[in-house]
Amino acid sequence: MSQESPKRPRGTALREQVMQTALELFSDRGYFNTSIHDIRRAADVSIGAIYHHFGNKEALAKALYDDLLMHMERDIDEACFGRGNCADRCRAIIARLFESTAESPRMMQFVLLAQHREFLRDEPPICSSRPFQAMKQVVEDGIRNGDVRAIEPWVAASAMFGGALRMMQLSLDNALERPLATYLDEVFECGWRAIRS
Amino acid sequence: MSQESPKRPRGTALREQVMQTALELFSDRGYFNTSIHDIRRAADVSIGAIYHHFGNKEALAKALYDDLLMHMERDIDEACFGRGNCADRCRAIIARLFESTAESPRMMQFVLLAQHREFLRDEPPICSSRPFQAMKQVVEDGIRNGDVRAIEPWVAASAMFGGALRMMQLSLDNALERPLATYLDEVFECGWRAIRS
DNA sequence: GTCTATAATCCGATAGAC
DNA sequence: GTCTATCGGATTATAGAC
Repeated sequence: MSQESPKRPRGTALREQVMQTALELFSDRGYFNTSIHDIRRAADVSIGAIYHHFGNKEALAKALYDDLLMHMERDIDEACFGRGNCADRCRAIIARLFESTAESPRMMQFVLLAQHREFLRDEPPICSSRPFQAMKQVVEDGIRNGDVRAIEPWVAASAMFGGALRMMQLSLDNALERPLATYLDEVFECGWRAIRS
Repeated sequence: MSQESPKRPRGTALREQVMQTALELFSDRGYFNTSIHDIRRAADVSIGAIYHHFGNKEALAKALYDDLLMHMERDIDEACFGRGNCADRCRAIIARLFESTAESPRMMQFVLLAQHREFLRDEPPICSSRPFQAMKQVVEDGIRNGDVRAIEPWVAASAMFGGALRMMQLSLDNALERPLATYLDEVFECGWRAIRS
C-alpha cells in the first residue's frame, strides 16, 4: 500500500499551509510575537521552504494581507450585486461583514485590528483600501440619488458603518453576550436612521 | 553664573521625559519597532535610569497606557459634568474627544489604535476600560429616561460613538481634508439621529 | 539614582546539501 | 523545491562603578 502517514505538504499546498498557519499565529499573538520558527513548527515545514515561497517575513504578511483584503472586497461586491437600493446594499454589506466575523474571526482580526502599518511600512491606511472605499461609494451613491441626506461623504460612511464595525470589534473581544448576527437588525436600523433623508 | 547648558533631567522629571519620549516613539513607529536603546537616545538618559524607574519595557508601556486612559477618563467626566441631558453629554464627549485627537494625536493613536494586547498580555480589551464604559453608561441613562430608544446598550453606544471614533481614525490617518472639529456638528447629528427616541 | 559596559538570548536570513 | 545547520546582528536585561 502507498504511504498512509500524514504527508508534509508540498508546492502550492505548502504555500497555503504556511499562509493559514501564519494567519492563525499573527491574529492570535500578533505579528511581532510570532517568529518564523514558530510558523515553521506549527506548519510543519522547513525554514527554507518559507523563504523560498515568500522571501522574508514581511512579504509573507503582505501576501496574507492582500489575500484577505481581496476576500473582503469580493464579499462586499457580492453583497451589493443585484441590489440597487442604498439601504438594501448597506444592510447586505453589514450582514456579510457580520457573517465573516463569525465564520473567520481571525481574518477579521487581522484585517481590522492588526496594525499593518507597524510592519507593512509602505502600505496605505486601511481606510483607503478598496473594501472601505467601496463602502463609502455605496453611501455616496445614496446621497446622489437622494436616499441619503446631503452630508459629508466620510461622515455619512462613518455613521452608516462605524457602529457595525465597532460591534464587530466588540464581538472579537468577546464583549457581547449574544452572537453578532442577532444584533444585525438593530445595528442596521441605527446606521440607516443616522443618514437617511 | 550657574550652568546654562541644558541639564539632563533627573528624578521625577526624568521619569516623565522617558514616558513622553516613549509615547512619541511608540505611536510613531509602534511598540515593537522601538527599542529601549531608541528611547534612551531620544530621551537623552541612560538605560540604567529607565530600568530603575520602570523595571522593564512592558511595564513602561503599561505605565504609559494607564496614564493615558486616566487622562481620557478625566476628559469624559469633565465633558459630562454639569450636563444632565443625554444628547448634550454625548455631544460634549465627542467634542472633547475630537479636541484631544487634534491636540494630542499621539495619545489618541496609542490609546485607540495600538494593539495593547499584543504586548500588555493581561490587559482587558479597551472596550471594557473605564472611559468606554463611561460612554456606554451615558447612553444607558438616556435609554432609562426615554431620551434614547429602547435598544441593546452596546448597539446604542456603538451607534452613538462609532461614527465619531471612525472619524478620529480617519483624521489620524490623514484621510480628511478639513480639521476634525469642523465635522463635529454633522457627526453628532448622525449619532443622535441613530439612537434618539 | 544614574551611569557604562556587557551578558544572555533570540531572531531573521543565508548557505549549501540533497 | 525542500531540507538542516548556522551566521550575524539586534534586543532585553543585568552587573557593578560612581
